[in-house]
Amino acid sequence: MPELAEVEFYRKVWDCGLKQKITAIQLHGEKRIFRGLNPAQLEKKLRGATLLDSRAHGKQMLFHFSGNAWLGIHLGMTGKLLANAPEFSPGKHDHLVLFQQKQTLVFYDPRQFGRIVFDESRDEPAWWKKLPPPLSSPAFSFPRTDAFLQSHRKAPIKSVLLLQDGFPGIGNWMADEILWQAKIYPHGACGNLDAAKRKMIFKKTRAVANAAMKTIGKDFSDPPKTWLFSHRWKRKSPCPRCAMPLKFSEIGGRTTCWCPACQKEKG
DNA sequence: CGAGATGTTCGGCT
DNA sequence: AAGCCGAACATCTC
Repeated sequence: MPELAEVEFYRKVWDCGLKQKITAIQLHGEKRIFRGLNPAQLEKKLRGATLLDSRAHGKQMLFHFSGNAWLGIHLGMTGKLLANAPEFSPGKHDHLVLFQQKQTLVFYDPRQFGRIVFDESRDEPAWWKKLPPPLSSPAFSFPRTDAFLQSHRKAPIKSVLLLQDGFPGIGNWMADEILWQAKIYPHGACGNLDAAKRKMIFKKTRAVANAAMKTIGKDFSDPPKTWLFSHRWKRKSPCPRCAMPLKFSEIGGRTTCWCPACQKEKG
């Protein structure tokens, strides 16, 4: 479920636990969520630690605790962060549960495509420092984006927008939104796009990301009604721009929603 | 009952 | 060799 703005929203759900100690922990250490790490060590390190601050970057989140402890969380397809009452009793999909005096911080993920990582270091962990430039940063530039498109020129543009090394935080609905706003045919190889279209992709990526942050990222409110966003979920919807019935097809294994009139293969 | 779901990763192929 | 593609992952809902 979560892309850039949803991730930012969920990160802030745990803000109610800032500056407070973890009094107890419950986790499902054998679950896929914890693949590749030692849950006992995480548990030992976080018990009694204080949540100091947090940040989000694309679809990644990082929570900083006292004792040089860093908890990384990816929400996968169905992950959520929740804040529940102190006496909360975890259900079967509540894979990491951090009890505090005033509330209980919960990572819930039924499908378990999400992931927990854990690091001990004074500074931010190395994997975090290596993340690509955020969409809102000056380092996310047109030349960089253009070079990225060039390096994937044989792949359909829809698939390329989903690659996190070039477009960190973009997910399925945002990719479709960008292409619909830019009036670009989603199946086309990105090497065939002219300079104006490539520039439009860059501009719309920033615009969609910024606007999503101000609505979904702020309070989970809907982005503008003029977007494809609110129309794409129900099948048989007309294009909000030209009223032509929207099309659905599969690109790179993902459902893609697009307008056959606005997003033509040629032109 | 089968299909599909707002994501990533791996392995095989070119 | 880099990059493209399909399958797999685990569970729930329509």
